[in-house]
Amino acid sequence: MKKNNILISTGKYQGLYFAVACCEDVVISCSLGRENEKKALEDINAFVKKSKKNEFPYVKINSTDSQLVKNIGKLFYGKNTEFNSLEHDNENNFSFKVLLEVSKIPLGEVKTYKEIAEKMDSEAYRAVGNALNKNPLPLIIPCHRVIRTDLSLGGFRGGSEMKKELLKREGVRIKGNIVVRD
DNA sequence: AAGCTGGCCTACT
DNA sequence: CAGTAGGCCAGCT
Repeated sequence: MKKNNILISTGKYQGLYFAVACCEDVVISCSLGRENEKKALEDINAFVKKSKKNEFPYVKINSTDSQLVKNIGKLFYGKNTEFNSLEHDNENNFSFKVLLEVSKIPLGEVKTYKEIAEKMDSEAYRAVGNALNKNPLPLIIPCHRVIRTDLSLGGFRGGSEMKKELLKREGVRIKGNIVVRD
């Protein structure tokens, strides 16, 4: 996919600022909810920079940028929103396969890094974490729903507090820093 | 091209 | 329980 003409827009939803980066009819990156526009932009610029060098997945859109921001905002607040399925120029890319597995986790559920690796017949647990660390589409690809095998939260770009909040809003039960699974 | 770096895991104190 | 050494493996320098 060509990545000239990347358009970044920002928007406010429920008091927080979000940024999205689009290229023609696809989203290539989005930010988490941030307290001001500058932070949202900082968030996304880091991704955009990387995406020029490497191949990352993207998602087709058929709405305006402002609707897009709103949908991402909804996700941030734990409301389900449908997005088109993930695409990638190289379907065999390890990171893409990780992200694809992760995008299948429904709202309100969690999976462990190990479970994701096992689905791919791999024992590359660390590599799974690595791939998620570079997730260019947080929320859309719900990497916050991936936790450690001992059911502790594990890391998150936006910090583990934010990860906890996101999961709670999706109805996941958490005691201390341990997820309760039934 | 050979290390280094992680959003990890297991096993052991 | 809590902490950690040593093992993993893909990607990046």
